Amino acid sequence: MPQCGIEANAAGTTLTRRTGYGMTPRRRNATLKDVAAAAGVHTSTVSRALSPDKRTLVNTETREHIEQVAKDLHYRPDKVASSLRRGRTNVIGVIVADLGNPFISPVLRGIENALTGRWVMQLVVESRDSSDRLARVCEALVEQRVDAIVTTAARTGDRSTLRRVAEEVPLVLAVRDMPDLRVATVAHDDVLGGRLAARHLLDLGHSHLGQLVGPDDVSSFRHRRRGFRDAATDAGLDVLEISDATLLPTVEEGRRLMELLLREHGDDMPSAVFVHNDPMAVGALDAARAAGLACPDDLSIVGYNNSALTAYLDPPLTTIHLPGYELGRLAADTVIGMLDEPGVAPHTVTLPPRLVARASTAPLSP
Amino acid sequence: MPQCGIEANAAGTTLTRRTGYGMTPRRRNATLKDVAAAAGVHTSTVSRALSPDKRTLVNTETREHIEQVAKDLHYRPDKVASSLRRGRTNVIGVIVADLGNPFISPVLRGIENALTGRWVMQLVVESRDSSDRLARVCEALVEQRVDAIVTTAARTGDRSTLRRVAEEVPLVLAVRDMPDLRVATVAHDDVLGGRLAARHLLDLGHSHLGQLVGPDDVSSFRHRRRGFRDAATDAGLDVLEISDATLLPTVEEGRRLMELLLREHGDDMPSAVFVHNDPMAVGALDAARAAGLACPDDLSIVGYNNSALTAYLDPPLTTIHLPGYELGRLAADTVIGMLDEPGVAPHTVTLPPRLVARASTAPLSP
DNA sequence: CAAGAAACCGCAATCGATTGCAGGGCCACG
DNA sequence: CGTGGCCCTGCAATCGATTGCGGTTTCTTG
Repeated sequence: MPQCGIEANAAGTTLTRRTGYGMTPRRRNATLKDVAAAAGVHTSTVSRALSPDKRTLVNTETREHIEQVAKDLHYRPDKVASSLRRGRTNVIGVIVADLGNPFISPVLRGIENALTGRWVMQLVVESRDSSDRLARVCEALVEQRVDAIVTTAARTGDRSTLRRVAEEVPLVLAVRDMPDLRVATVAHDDVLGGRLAARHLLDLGHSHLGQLVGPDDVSSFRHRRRGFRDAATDAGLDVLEISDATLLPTVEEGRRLMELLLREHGDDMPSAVFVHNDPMAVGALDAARAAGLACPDDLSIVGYNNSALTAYLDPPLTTIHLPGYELGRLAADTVIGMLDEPGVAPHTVTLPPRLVARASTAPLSP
Repeated sequence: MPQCGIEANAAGTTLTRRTGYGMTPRRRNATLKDVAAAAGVHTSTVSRALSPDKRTLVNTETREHIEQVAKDLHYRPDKVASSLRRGRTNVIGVIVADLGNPFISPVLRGIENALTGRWVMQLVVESRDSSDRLARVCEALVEQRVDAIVTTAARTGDRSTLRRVAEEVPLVLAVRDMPDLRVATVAHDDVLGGRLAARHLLDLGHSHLGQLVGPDDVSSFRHRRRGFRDAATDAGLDVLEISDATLLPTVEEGRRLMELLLREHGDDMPSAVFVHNDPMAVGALDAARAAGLACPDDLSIVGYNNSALTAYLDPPLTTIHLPGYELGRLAADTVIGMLDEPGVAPHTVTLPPRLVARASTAPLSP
C-alpha cells in the first residue's frame, strides 16, 4: 500500500474550498474527491472501496484505510450524482387519490416498510382524484426520474394517461385496477367483497336487498357493486341501487344517499343495504334512524373497509375487512420485482377481503 | 434567427443513440443536447429558453422555435442533473412516527398541498418511533440531498440526532417539539388542550379527576398531562394519574390502562378521566363499562384528536380537536420560508386545539 | 527463470443541465 | 466614420460519482 506514504500531506488538504461558479452557498460536504485526496488514492478507488459490490476489487488494507478516512471526514455519498451517473434514483413515486382517507394509511405504510428494506424511498403525491392533476403529477414524477410509479388513483378516464406513463416507467396499479390495460396490478378482490356482503345478508334471511354504490368509474366500487348484485342474482333476487354517489366518502354523503333511498323507495324499503364504505354506512345508518328505522331490527347495514373504531359504533358495524398493509407490501414487492428483472409479463395479484360480522346486521325479523 | 437554416439537417439527428458505457439500458429520453441539435442552437440557449426566469435572455423567435422542438421531441428536463448542478433538489424529507396512525393523514395532506403549489415534492419515511431508525432515515434523507427535513417523530432521546441533522439541513419539528433545541417548530398547543379537557370537566362539576397519560418522552403527551394537571391545580384539586402507557395508541392499550386504574384506585375512582387519545379512550370506556360503570352517568371520559367516527360512538365521545391539515400546511410554509431566506431566527408556531363536547361527558350526578 | 495470470489501481470519459464570461452583430450617437 | 452599448448566443467548466480500459505490480506455474 504505497499510497499511504502520501497520506500525511494529502490529509492536509482543507475542506474549505468554496462551491464554484454560481452555486448557492450551502453546506459543504466532503466529496469523493476529498476522501481520495485525504487517503492518497484516486477517486475511482474510493468509489470502489465504498461500494458494497465492488469493494472486493480493492486491496483490503487500502479499503480499510479509505473507510477510516471516509468516516473521519463524515463522507456521505451524494445520491444525486450517483443517480445521474447510474441512471437510477432508487426512488419510486406513489400517487394516492386522497391522503386524508384513513384507508390509505396502511397501504402507504406497507409500501414504506417494504421499500426501506431495499434502500428505496418513496415520493408521495396526491391526485385528489382529478384527471388533470393525475397527469401533472405523473409528469412531475417522470421528470424526477423515479424508477417506477405505483398509483392508487386510477379512474376509468385516466386510461390514456396511464398508458403513456407505463411506456416511460414501470407502473403498478394498486387498490384500483384498469381493465385491458396490461399493467401490473395489486388489488383487493372487491367482487368477492361484494359477494361476501350479499351472502352474509342472504344467510340472515334477507330477500329484499339494496346498495348505496360508489361511482362506476372507480374499479373498486364497480367490482363491489357487481359482486353484490351477482350474488343476489344467483339467489334469484333483485337489488335496489342508489348510484348517485360522488367520490367523497363522508358521513354526510351516506346520509344523503340513504335519504334518497328512503324518498324513492320508502314504500318498498329493502330490509338490508350494503354501503360501499364505512363512513357512508354510518351516515346511512343515522339517516335511517332519523326516519324511524331501527338498526338492525328494521334495517341491516353492511359497510366496507373495517375502518378504525367501527367495532365500537352504535351498533357495531358489520363490514368488509381489507388487508391494506399487505396490499402495500405486495405493491412494493411487485415494483422491486419489475426493476430487478424487467420485461416479465405484468404480474397481477388480488387479495381476499374478509367479512367482519357485527351487530349492525341481524336475521330478518319474521 | 440564422440558426433556423441548419434546422433541416440538425433535425435529422436521430434519438437512437444508445446510453454509453455501462449504463443500464433504460428508456431513452430526449435531452437538452437533442433539443439543441434539433433546433440548431447550443444547449445553453435551450436551457435558457426553457427556464422560467431566464427565458427573457433569449430572442422571442428563437425561444418559440425551441419550445416547439422541445415539445415535438417530448423533452423533459432531467431533475436529477439539474439538482446536481444547482445543488438543490426541490425535494424535502418528511419523517413520521407511524404512517398507520390516522391522525397523521391530514398533516401529510397539508404538507403535500402546500408543497405542490411550490413545485416541491416530499419523500416520506417512517421512524416507527425508534431512535435508531430515526437516525438512519435522517442519514438516508441527507444522502438524498433533500433540501430540508420536517419530522413529526421527535422524542426526548432524539435530541442529539436532531441537533446534528439541524446542522446539515434546514429542519422543522412538527406536532412534537423539543425543548431548548433552537429549531423551527409547528405544533399544537397541547398544554391548552389538556387545560380545555380539565376545564370542561370542572365546569361540569367534577372534582375528582384522573388521566391516562401517554409516555413522557413525547412532548405532546407531556404537555397534555401538564395542562390538565395545571388546570386542576388552579382549581385546588389533585389528579389521579396512570402513566404506564406505551406508544401504541390502541383500544387494547386504553383498556389495559383503565383496568389498571380500576385495580389500583377502584375504591376511590375519579368521576371523570382524560385519556390522551381517542382509540385509548374507547378502550378505557369499554373497560369501565365492563366493570359496571356507565358512561357518562358514573364516569365521564374525554379523548384527544377528534378521530373519525368518534361522533358516532356509543356514547359519542367528547374529545379535543386538532387542526392537523393546517399544521401540515404551516410546517411546509415554514420549510419553504427557511429555504427562501436562510439565516432567519427559528420560527415557532402553535395552533389552538378546540374542545368538542359530546355525550361521553356529563354533569356530575349528585 | 521466463511467461502468463491475477490482483490492484489510475486515467478519463460520462451522465444532463446550468451559468459566468466573452464575442459577434447591430444600432445609436457624437 | 468610429466608438460605445445592448442583445443574443456560444464556449466550456462544473456539480459528484461511476466504470471500461489499460498499465503495474506481484504471484503462480511450466
